[in-house]
Amino acid sequence: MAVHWQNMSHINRNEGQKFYVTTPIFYPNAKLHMGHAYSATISDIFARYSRLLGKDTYFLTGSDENTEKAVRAAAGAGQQVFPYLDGIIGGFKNLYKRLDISYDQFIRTTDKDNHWPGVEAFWKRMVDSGDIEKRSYEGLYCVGHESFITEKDLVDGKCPDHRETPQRIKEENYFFILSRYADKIRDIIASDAIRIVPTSRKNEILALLKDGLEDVSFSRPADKMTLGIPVPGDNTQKIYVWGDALTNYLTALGFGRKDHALYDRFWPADLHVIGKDILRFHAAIWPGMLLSAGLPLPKNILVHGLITSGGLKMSKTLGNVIDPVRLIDEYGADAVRYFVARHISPFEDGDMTMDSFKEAYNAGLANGIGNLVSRILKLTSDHRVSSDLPSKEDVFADETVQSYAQSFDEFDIQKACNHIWTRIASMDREIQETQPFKLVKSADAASAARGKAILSKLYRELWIVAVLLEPIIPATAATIQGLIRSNKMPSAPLFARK
RNA sequence: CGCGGGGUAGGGUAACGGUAACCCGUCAGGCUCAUAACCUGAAAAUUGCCGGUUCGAUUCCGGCCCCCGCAACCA
Repeated sequence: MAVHWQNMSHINRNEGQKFYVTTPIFYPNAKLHMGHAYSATISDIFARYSRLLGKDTYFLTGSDENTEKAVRAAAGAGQQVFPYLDGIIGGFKNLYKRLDISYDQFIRTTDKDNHWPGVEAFWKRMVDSGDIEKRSYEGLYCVGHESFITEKDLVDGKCPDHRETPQRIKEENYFFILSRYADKIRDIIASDAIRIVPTSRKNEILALLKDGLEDVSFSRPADKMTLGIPVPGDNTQKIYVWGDALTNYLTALGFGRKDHALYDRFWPADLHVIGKDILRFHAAIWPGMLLSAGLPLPKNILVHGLITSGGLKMSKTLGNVIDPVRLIDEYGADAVRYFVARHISPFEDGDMTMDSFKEAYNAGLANGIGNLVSRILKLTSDHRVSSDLPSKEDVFADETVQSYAQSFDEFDIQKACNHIWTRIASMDREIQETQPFKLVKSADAASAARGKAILSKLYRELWIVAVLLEPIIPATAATIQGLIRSNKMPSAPLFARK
């Protein structure tokens, strides 16, 4: 049976639109955990959805490597810093590969060719705006934190995390006069010029901004930072994390470099995906920096929650840590993607245990889409029934698909998934109620024809589901599409029951 | 009086001014195309507590209790 592709000449409603999505850049000293997999998967789903709509899409991820912690960790492991970092980054990239994360670029802040020129250029713009000032700073310095901590943080005069008495030291730093921009930033967020999703996070940051913003230390003495980028024109200082890390979203596109075609094409970011733990940096410091540098502001910030396990933060001591790679080994990438997409709210903390994961896997994947594919394709292939398959454009033109698209516009991946699984459930019901498996075998020609008509419709509807699944579980979506085109039932279950 | 989120059937979640929906589990039927899957039905929630607004609140307002996260350079 030939598949009739609709010609693609009619106007795609998203033609000419671009979409630039980013993940946070991750700390290389952290062991891989579900949080990394989660952020990356959410971002990837948006990137794939955007491509599915035909938008010009760019998806950035990376790592924040200029930290003393990495230096110490390397030393502890008896390794040189850069090979050590390469090893960690290899782990991230492996996780991404295993998860089918379709990133276009992985930017590393230790990358002198691609990252550093942009950071320097950005710094100079802030200096030109008169927003960078040298000040002496005195405070309590905790070696464990490698940063200043406040009196309030102390417990019995010691840092509660490291149980060390902090040193009172004084040092020269360059400061970013962020306070100047507090009002503007507040207006920008209040007016949704930068839309912060969900609204609860927007309100949270607005409440914070009501009292203004304090200036931020933007550099450290060079002798305290092994890695990192020297302040332009003053190599006794190095640029601290804000100027170095947040700028990755720009530098990766070629900002400050000769080849800035990507920057011209994609900036400003359409979506920064972040965790709630770094909201302040992205919703206060980052817009301030961009205002100072005179650059366009990102359009949306999606603030997701954290994944807990059994209601508690995952931690080694509790033994409730779920290793994403092990999970992928056992269940496959799409199972992990399915779980975080459908069973973790993109807006709030979500819970995940091995039991809840397995339950979701069996219900949604094995008994749900996997079983449905088998039962429909068994019938359509045995009875040689098929149908014309709609193009992707036509799928999205279908009225019943609008709630799916709208959910994505609201960044509500969970709702988009529910749309798909509602379709799956109603197809299961339809088969049961109309009993095409019986009709097709009927001696009565009219009944047999009716059975075939039902199968043809199911065949087509399954295709729509397979298209809608693309952003969520891309490998399975492709497999199903292939099976539909060749009208064959899977030789082995798509998702074996566990 | 720091800020935010949450407390809904045995477990997990949803909804939202008009007598609570879904998933898992339990029980009883059905179907046989399918991965012992799938479909139908049943039992099961005074929607944390107290008060208020309202014809009517799980949904709005006030107070209280409990849980979680954040608390400004710990990414």
